[in-house]
Amino acid sequence: MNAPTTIGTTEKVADAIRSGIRTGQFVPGQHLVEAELTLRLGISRSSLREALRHLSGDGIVAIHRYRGAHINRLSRREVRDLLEVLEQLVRLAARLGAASGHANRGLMDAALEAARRHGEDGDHRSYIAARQAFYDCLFEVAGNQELPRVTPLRRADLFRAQIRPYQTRAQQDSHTDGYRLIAQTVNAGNVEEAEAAVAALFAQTRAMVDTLPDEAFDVG
Amino acid sequence: MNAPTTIGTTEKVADAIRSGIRTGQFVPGQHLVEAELTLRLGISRSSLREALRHLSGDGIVAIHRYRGAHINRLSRREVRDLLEVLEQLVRLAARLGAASGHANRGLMDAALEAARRHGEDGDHRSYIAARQAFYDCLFEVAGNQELPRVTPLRRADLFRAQIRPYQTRAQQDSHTDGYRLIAQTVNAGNVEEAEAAVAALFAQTRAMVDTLPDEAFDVG
DNA sequence: GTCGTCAATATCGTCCGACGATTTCATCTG
DNA sequence: CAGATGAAATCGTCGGACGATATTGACGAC
Repeated sequence: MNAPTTIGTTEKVADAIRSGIRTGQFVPGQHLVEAELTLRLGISRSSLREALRHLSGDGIVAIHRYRGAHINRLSRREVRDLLEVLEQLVRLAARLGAASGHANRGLMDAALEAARRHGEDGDHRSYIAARQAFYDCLFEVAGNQELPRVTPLRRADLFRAQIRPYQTRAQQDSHTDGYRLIAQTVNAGNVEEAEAAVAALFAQTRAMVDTLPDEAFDVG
Repeated sequence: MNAPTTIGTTEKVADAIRSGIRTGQFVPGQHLVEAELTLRLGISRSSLREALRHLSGDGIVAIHRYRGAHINRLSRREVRDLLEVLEQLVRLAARLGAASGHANRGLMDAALEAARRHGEDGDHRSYIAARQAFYDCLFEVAGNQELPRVTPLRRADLFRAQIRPYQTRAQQDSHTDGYRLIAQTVNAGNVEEAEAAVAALFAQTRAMVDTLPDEAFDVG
């Protein structure tokens, strides 16, 4: 992939912030004060600023000159645009994965794990981790190295964090079912059904977004 | 978009490097020594490193710990993967643009300009600029803010820089014709033909890649 | 009481210098 | 010529400094 040989401070800081978004330690819209973060993370401003610049490229934080960085908060329209792009890329991954003919044991495992994690304790963080593992497997089966690089999954994490308080249990169960169906059809090598499964998952997500109140989104 | 209110040193440096790739000042595979760049660009190491970190996120430069940054040089496989992803996103843009019903004068203008720039003096730099303008217009017509954010056009510039010495005039003429056809079909609101035009353009590019010698690519 | 003006403060952007860590390269040795 | 070795080059991280700008709060006018 694009990962350096060994990880450095910048990557660790970026991971810490990404992880913080999943745990709720950082909330979309939150202002990130450099002095405070350097203290909390025990690093220098240089490293922090490099990490923020990196995250800015992923669309996770926004940097405004002389006003600093803040965790991005997506508007309803940005979420719609994001889902539209995301769907195309995941469809491509599913298509390539199904066409590859190589069934992947981990793919279904990850899908099931996501469902289990969610069902058991409702721990959102481990659910997100399992979801990430699912996509990692999907990209691996697809065999396209560019896909994980451009797919805005991290940005989708922002969306997940924003809508979390409004999501019902049934909605999330239905979502993990979608993962299972994708894993199943991809492993079966059924290209058309795999794409259809992805389309169905995103259609469902879009419908869910439409039901959410305006407070869940940034003013756009 | 995601642009800060005003541009800072980091953005200027990143633009300088991107522009340098287009002009041939920087060549794929080239090692970027911090001390030299800070002198040449008249900036501090902090700003340079932030810019490099930003470019690293776009896949333009790669950073290896204690070995510094270098301009990425794509392998044949990376190019194939890149084109595959790029095609999906451009197809989405063409589809959305055609479906929007809003004909865009600038789109065709940009396509024609690209052809003219190329035909007149063969100045690769202005050709690339016109090509960028074409995609900017396409994204604007598409009306999806996430598209320009994820579409790896900058990375495609790397590819263009690598294959430049091997491209024939006829191939490039044919390519600009492809832009024209896309602009025409999108402006006409013909969704299916617009997508077909994009597919044709990428099929052509893929075929061209297959004819190139191994020396044009990084060892993969 | 509300509004606008203006100074004080907080925060950021950029630069500079420092030092250990690691790679790279030229040299030496067998 | 291969491998060991030491010196040089380069990077990663830190800390401090200072001007630039945004934000805040006090103050007075109406």
